[in-house]
Amino acid sequence: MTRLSRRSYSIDAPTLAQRLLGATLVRVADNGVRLAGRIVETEAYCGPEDQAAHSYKARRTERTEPMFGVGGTSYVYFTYGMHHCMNIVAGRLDEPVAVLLRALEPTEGLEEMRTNRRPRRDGQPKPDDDLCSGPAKLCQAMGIDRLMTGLDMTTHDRLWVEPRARAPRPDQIVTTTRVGIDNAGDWVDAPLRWYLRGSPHVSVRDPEAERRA
DNA sequence: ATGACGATTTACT
DNA sequence: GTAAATCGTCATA
Repeated sequence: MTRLSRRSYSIDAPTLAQRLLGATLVRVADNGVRLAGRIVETEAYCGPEDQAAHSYKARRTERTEPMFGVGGTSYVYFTYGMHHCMNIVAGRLDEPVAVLLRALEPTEGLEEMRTNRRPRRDGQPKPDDDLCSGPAKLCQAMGIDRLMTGLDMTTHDRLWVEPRARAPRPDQIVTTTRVGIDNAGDWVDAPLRWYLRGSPHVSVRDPEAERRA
């Protein structure tokens, strides 16, 4: 079992966001079941200058503290009174930059994920492309909550990233704007989201950007 | 102490 | 497309 090293994480957020595409997020659930998914969509949050980042103006609070940690630290936060989202910290110590994991293609532990994801009203299980196609969905499916913030993913025994076998072809990577960002001035239109072209597991696809890619 | 809001998801019209 | 759900966090006082 090989995993991403400190060195791999210790780069700027946009670069890490693109390099994570195709890598595998692994989570060993509390019951011991191994859950895993291929990372297919990421966003970069670029620190004190980035008006959309929790670390804008170097805001350092109990919640955002993990963002100031070393590359490879997890940053999980709670929002809307019911959802969790997971980031992987990039850069160097005290540089509050991170990559939001927005979607996975589930590869291991699908049964467990279907259990973790709330069943539909009619009782039918969610289809596979609805298990991890969003930042809060993937946390729910993988059993990741705020208790898992601030972990060192280079050594933790229940949460880590395994490197991709090969880099995706550049023309298979779609670049577009971040989702759910509307009060962030100039940063609203920054091209800081990346995803694998054509993947049905992505949260929000951008047909125009896919044509360009 | 208080109020406004959120890096979302789901169900419903 | 629109709206509700639901509460921790953060800024202001």
